[in-house]
Amino acid sequence: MRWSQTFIPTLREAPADAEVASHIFLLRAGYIRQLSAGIYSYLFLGQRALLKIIAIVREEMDAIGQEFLLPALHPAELWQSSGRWQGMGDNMFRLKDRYQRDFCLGMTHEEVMADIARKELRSYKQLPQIWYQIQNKFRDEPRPKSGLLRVRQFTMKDSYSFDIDEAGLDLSYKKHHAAYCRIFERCGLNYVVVEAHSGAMGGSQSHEFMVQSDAGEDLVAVCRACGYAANLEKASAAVPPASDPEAGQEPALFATPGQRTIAEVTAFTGEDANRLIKSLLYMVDEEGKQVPVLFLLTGTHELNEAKMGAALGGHAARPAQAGEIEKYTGAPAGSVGPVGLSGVRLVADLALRGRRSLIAGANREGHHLRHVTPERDFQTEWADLRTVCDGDLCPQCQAPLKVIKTVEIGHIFKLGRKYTESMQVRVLDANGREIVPIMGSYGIGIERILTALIEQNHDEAGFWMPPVVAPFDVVVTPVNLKDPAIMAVAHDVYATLRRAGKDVLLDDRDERPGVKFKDAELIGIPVRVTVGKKAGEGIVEVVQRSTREVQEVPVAALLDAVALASGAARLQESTR
RNA sequence: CGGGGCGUAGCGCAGCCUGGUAGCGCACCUGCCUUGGGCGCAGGGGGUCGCCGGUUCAAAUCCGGCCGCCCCGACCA
Repeated sequence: MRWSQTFIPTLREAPADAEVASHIFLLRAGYIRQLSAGIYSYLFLGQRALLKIIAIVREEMDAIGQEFLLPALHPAELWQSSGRWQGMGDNMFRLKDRYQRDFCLGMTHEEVMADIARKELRSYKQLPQIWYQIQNKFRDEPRPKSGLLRVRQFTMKDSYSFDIDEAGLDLSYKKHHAAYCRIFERCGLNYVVVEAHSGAMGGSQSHEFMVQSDAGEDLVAVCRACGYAANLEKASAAVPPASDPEAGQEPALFATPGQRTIAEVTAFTGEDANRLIKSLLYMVDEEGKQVPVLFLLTGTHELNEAKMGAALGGHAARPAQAGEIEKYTGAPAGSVGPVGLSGVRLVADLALRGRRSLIAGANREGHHLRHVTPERDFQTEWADLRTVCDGDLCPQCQAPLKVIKTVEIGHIFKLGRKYTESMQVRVLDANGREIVPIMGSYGIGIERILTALIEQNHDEAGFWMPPVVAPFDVVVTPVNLKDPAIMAVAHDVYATLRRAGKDVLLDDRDERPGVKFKDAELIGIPVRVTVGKKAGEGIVEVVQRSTREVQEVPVAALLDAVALASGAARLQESTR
């Protein structure tokens, strides 16, 4: 392909809106343009890269499943039958047809797949099935951000498995796990697989595939010693032991006028936040009745709402309002504590177990208590409630955990029978009895692979990608169009590479060399062949973008040198 | 939804406080020149100043309302 004939609108300066590297470079390299918040057009280079990623995904998915293509437009009844028409809330794009019937744009496709299953599957002999598609998803995100990282329309590879029993689901799950690893490896991503919280999808087990990046939105705890890795929504850990004074003294009231937050009380008393008890009142919905529950943590820890939900056996909870806090504790928020409360259920985080002589709210405005010792001064239930912190101890091997920021590129779920049951999918088993198949669902964010690659592989001038996903394998840069010797060699190089099956971009624009070099370095192509001064002697330069390593080679040895530079680029990706 | 910021040519910005001429750099077009790191010279094209309303002889500028975009938070399969 000749650069002069293509539309690659590179930008010298980044639009002021872009802050994260992948966003800046996708815009500057002419891969994408924004249409609206969280809605992007993919231009020539962007679409080319995405198609290459999709080709890899398709190849690996074809090895374990069958490709479908489902509608993006769904009737409301479908989602009502699974109960998610309400459940998805404002995140769902909704619209009406000309007869005022409700429709939505698909944000995921469990319902459509389950609908096909319930209409078509009759016998256990038809199972297992793995069905997948590569399709657009629509989600009205409250806050789209960071270029392609969090958007309202995106491409997802989503697949769904139907099995007779748990053992079958386990196998389908493992197949996906392995296929995902192959996909991300081939894309040259450095990723980790982490235990994940199943969230609104429901289900028993799930793993996320994560790429470390400061642009990411998910926090993940990883253990360098044993390999344990889990999303912070899910991670558990032991806390390094704290040193408390002896628990001799009785709780003692003291005035803390106007001191409400942990930070204020810490500053006021001179005690470490670790020696404070944080008390959070929630209202829990138990069979329609609102029941107050006080959650207790140390001042340094954050309540993890997913774990809180688990501690409550799945009952919905919300933070208590000011009036409710006064009603149940007799004090405003900021002076609430566990001692002497009645009619309120207490649940304390395990990190408070065995602690002594702490500071807690006194349930009296502007007052706290010193020398509060759990289980002596108040009785409580215990649960793992807190969000794991950097430095907490690995639950498997007790080594310190590291908390890192990541981008989620894939997620696999064991769904169980949530959808097959609510949507009444049934087949006959070998004994002629009706059984409800068990389901899994599995997703890969296609654009996020591209984004994560750029986050992982960029410098100040631009980015680079492995040849398998880069829009072109090689860019050929003749430094002077007016020099016949240079142009003859450039065309020769171009033809040679093409014959070898490479995707080649020939920069035949009548620009100065500096412009061409800058552009070549910007747009993500892993190898550049510069045709310049020594063209007359039949010598060109092969430049590896990731390292900027330059190698002078005779045209005769071109293919080996390019292969080496490409391969080296790939090697570098996978060993990081 | 709460907090903050921004909206003037394709991109980056100035002008607004103190009302009257819409400007700079890059990009773009033409010609010349140059050709190993965003070259030089000359000439040129392009903007309903986000939208609506108000004040005023006069509004990019002052006032009111609305819309859009970005960031932080909340939220989030």
